[in-house]
Amino acid sequence: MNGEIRFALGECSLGIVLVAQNRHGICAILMGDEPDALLEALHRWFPGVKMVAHEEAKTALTAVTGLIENPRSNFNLPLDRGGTVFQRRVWRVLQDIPPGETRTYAEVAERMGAPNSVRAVAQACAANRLAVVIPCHRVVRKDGALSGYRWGVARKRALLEREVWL
DNA sequence: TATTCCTGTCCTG
DNA sequence: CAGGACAGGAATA
Repeated sequence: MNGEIRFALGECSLGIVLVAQNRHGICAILMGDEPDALLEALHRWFPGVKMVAHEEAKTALTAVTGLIENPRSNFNLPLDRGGTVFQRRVWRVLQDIPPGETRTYAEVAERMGAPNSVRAVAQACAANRLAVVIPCHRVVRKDGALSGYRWGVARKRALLEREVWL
């Protein structure tokens, strides 16, 4: 993670959204109730990296909020996912889940060819920095419970309900 | 339903 | 390198 990170803050129906990008693409999407908490989380993810509020990031912000409000809209801005090899494999499977559908952690693990890595899959979901764009909210527990969500289970539920109505 | 055990991967010291 | 944390799941009572 080198160079500075440019970010923009905005609002959507689910609260505050922060979108951050570096020269490779969007490197973080955070949701919450207050901007300060999101900035703090961002700094924790990229320690020592300079953060700058920048007009340039507003394009990405608009695209992300658009995706939140209308999950069917397509999103093709460059991403900088980061993560380990294993995490990237998980995230690739997640991106193949269409809006309105869900998978269990076990199904994701199986599709990866690592059926015993269920718990590791959950951890990889939790490590996803690109909320909504990498749809970790579409992964639920086998017993039907929503399980957890980095930005609050209420937001996970709201996202899923919205996708079902499409 | 609650408890217990078994997991794979990542993080920290 | 060892130990602990986990957004799970299955077996058990």
